[in-house]
Order: sequence, then C-alpha cells, then structure tokens
Amino acid sequence: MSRERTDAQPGNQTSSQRAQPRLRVAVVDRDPGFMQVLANRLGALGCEHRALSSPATVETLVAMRLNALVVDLAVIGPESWDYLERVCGRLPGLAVIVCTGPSSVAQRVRGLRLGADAWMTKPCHPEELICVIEAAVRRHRRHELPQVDVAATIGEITVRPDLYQAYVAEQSLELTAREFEILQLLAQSDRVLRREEIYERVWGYAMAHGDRSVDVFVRKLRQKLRAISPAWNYIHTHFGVGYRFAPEPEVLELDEAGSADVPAPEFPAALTR
Amino acid sequence: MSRERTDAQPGNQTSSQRAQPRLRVAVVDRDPGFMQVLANRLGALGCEHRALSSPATVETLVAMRLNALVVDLAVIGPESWDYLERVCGRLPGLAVIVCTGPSSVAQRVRGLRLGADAWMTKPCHPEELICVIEAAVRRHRRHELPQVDVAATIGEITVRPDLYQAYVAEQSLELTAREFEILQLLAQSDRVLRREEIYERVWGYAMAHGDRSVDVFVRKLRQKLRAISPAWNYIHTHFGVGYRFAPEPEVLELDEAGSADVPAPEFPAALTR
DNA sequence: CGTCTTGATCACAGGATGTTTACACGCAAT
DNA sequence: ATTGCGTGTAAACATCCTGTGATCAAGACG
Repeated sequence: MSRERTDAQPGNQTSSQRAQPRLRVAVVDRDPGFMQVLANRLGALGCEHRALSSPATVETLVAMRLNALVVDLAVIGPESWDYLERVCGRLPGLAVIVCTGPSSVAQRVRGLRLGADAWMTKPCHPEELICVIEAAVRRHRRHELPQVDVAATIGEITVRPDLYQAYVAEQSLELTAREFEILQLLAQSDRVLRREEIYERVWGYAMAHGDRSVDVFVRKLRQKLRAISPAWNYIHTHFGVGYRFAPEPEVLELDEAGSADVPAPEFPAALTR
Repeated sequence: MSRERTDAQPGNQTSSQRAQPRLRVAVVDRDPGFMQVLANRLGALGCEHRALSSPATVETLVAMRLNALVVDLAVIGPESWDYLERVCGRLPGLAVIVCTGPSSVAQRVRGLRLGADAWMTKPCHPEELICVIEAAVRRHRRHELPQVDVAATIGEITVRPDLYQAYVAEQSLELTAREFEILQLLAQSDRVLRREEIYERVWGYAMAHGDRSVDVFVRKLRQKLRAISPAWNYIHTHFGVGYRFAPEPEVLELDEAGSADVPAPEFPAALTR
C-alpha cells in the first residue's frame, strides 16, 4: 500500500492540519461543463482540485489525501452503493458529497445512511455545492486537532510537536515521523486507546482488518524508550483492547543483566543488515 | 455449539456506545403535523427530542446540551440570519439544519456560509431529514470519544471505562476485557439483566441457545471480587431470570451461624419463566 | 421427599491476541 | 543509478483469554 510521507517536515499533516491548500477536493463526474465551472470556483478559492472521469479505488483516494470527494453516482453505475459504502467505511475522515441527477427519497436516504455527508441534486448551483462541501469539511476539521504544537510533558516524557521531537528525562529520542505521532497520541491521551483508534488518528483513515502496523510501531517505540530507561515500561498493553501510555512508569523486573533488551546504545535500525 | 467470534472485529464498541440517548434534538417549527411526524420518528429511534414554537436563546440551547437543532427560518422572522450566526458561532459543536420553505440559491448559500450544516427545503420527507441530521451529527461525534465514557462509582465499586479498570474500595481489580465489560454493564444497570441481554450487549450478537459463557464470566467476576472483599456478594442471581448488581452489598453468612435465611427477598420470584 | 430444572464451579484444550523478527517496497538524497 | 532509510507485511513465536463439557449444588414443584 502506498503510504508516502510526501511533506515530511514540520507542519506534517497526517494527524494534524494540512499546510497550505485550503481544501483538497476530487470530483468524479463526466459533465465537462460542470467540471469546468467547479474547477474554476475551487481554483479561485485556493482549493486543490482534481477531476476524475471514473471512480478511483479506495487506495488511490487514500493516497490523494483528500478532504472531500464529490461524486456523481451515474458515473459509477450499478455498484454505486457498494462503492459508497467502501469509501465511507474506509475513509471516515473524508467528506463525501453525492451530486447526481434526479433521485428518489429512498435513494437519498440510502446514500446518507451509507455514510455520505450530503446529497445534491443536479442541476445545482456551483456556489451552493461549494458551500455544501465546505460545510461538510468544516465538521471534520473542527475536532481534528484539539491542541497542537503545544509542547507537553507527561511524566518523564516531553513531546514537542513543533520540532517533531520527543525527550525522555531531558534526553532526546530519535523517532521517525510515524513513531513520533503515535507516541504523541498515546502520551496526550490519558486512557486506553484501541488499535483502530490509534490507526485512524495517526494514519488518517480506517484500519484494515488484521493490520498489525500499530503493534510493530509500538514495539519500535518500546525498544527506543527502553534504550534510554531500561527499567521502565511506558506503554501498557491491555489485552483484547489496546494500549495506554502510563505517565508513572511501571517498573519492570529485569532479570539478570539487561541482556535481552537493549541491543546497543546506538540505534539498532542501522545495524540490522 | 460452535460459536465463532471471528467478527470480534473493529474493536468491541459494545461498551463505548451504550448509555445516553442516541441523540438530543430540538426542532423549532410551527407546523404541528410536521412536528408530530418528526417527533414520532425521533422517538422511535431512541432520540430525545423537544419541540419549540419560537426560537430559543443561545443560553437555553447551551443548557439543553443538544446534538442537533432543526430550524425553520420562517418562525424566526427577519433576524434569521443574525440568529443563525449567533447560534452557529456560539455552539460550534451543534449540528444546525435549516428546514424551510422554498428559498433562493443566495439564501441557501448565505445560511451555509453562516455555519449551518445542511439546508432542507420543505416539504421534505421526514426520513430524509432524519438522515441528514444523523449525517451532520456523525461528524461531530467522530472525535468526541474521549469524554463519552465517564468514570462511575456504584457503591463500593468504581468503573473507569477510559482505563478499562475497575476498583473495589480504592483497590484495583485485575479484569480481562470481557470481564470488565460485563461488570461495567451490570454496575451501570440498576436492574436485573437477563443472560441473553448481557450476552447481546457485551458480545454484540445474539446468544446461542444453551450457552453458559455468561455464567462462567460471572463466576470469574465473583471470584475476583471475593478476593478483595470476601464477605460481600455484589452480583445477585435471580433464579430463572438473570443477574443483578447490588450497589449495597448483601452480607453473606460465612460458615454455619445464621445459615439459611438470606435477606432481601426484594423481588418476588419474578415469574418462574 | 424425590425429581427435574437451573445455576455454580472447575479444569483444560483450542484459539484469538500480542510480540518479535526479518524482509520487501518506495521514496529521497547522493 | 545507487544507496539509505522509513514504512508496512508476513510469518514464527509466545501469551493467556475464552468457551466447553463434566460434575456438583441449589431452587422449584409435585
């Protein structure tokens, strides 16, 4: 699965707000006039937009990092409902606006129930459509980041979102972007987080069934944390539930000679091969 | 009977989504028929609803702790726009749906720009309106989770859903995920729960006939509770019915002494079946 | 008092869940 | 191109939770 971290620096996006483009919108439609008008308006508003004449796969949509998707169900055809369900299910953070020709109440109800945010009937005024898109996106963004860029210290751990840097008792931790985001999320949440929740908030979309990425990153985090304070376990596992960050570290009983754990003071990733 | 829990799936939200009315909605309108139909549907869905024939002040709305507000601008009159702006500005967490008679594109655009989440034109199908309300609220709720589950203390028992942890008189109980969920359910319900009900709410699907899992988990719970306070029995068995959590623990007769007489025949046998 | 039904308790096999390791892929910098 | 590094997948391994069946105790009912 393509998961790029295109803009790897400061104002990272995944879990926090996007940098410049006001909005990133894709439109799936086949009416050139409609597309053109919409594109003009979106462009004028400073939104990044992309026109698609056929439905993109879920993976593609994920890769595009959209805020909103406008779709004419007529373009998709008979499997429209499936498509809608898949997209809404997999990208709960995406605003989906169905903009289609005349429809029955039952159809509109069905679409909304499957997760669409709004249903517009063509022909519609572009300005109104834009407002609807913005209204839908507004909701997503409101709770997107309660308080970012505020350095926080939780127990021995200090997190500096502005620098993408974490510290354990003054000592700096060398974390990758994703590791940092997970640590930040865990440290700032004073409760048990389910894997699905961690995934969704860090990756930005729903976790696929059976995905173990979170576990692996937790392991990497634990490993690096252990390299600095070998006797403490900051991340508790709640079997059958998820993980929780423990501000007051639980003391581990390390048998004789911290053997098995700390690979080396250096960072093991470099030595693996 | 083979019971697969294959679909233990996307995290057991069982515990997180119970309690509370599904939605709290207020409707500002003057059409009695419309209000009645809407009230019926909302009631059937388990939503708390309230009808208002004149606009409530912002303060009142705050006090009502609403999830959504449906408003007919005609009821408010000329200062509709001001009102909309005030409400949306002051309660960013409230979903506002304008449901009004015929309007111009300019009006709809203005309403949405001021912060409304959706604009429905009367006459509209109640079912569709409900779907629109739900779609709007869905967005707010997505990241609302952190505060949803609050700690509760029932008698000597304290339940902390955020930590997946329970306490008996300050002392922590080591429970597995399932055990915790059952204890939470019992402790938060002030009544007798049938086995089928417990099973369905914890496991997420119907109990197979003859399944004894609930009994076994109750046993484990009792065992762990007894380990901390040996003289008390928190979980009462109602023969032929189910279980009930007793906030004021029943004192057990240890050894012989005042044997046979168990106090509290509070519930008269509750029909044998 | 005897019998039937329902619940309690126990031990354990099976399997779901979590951990660790190794490696393939793709982007970015050289 | 090549290399390095971060990311995510697959598979082996370790844990320990879960649900079942058997057995025993207790209520219901005649």
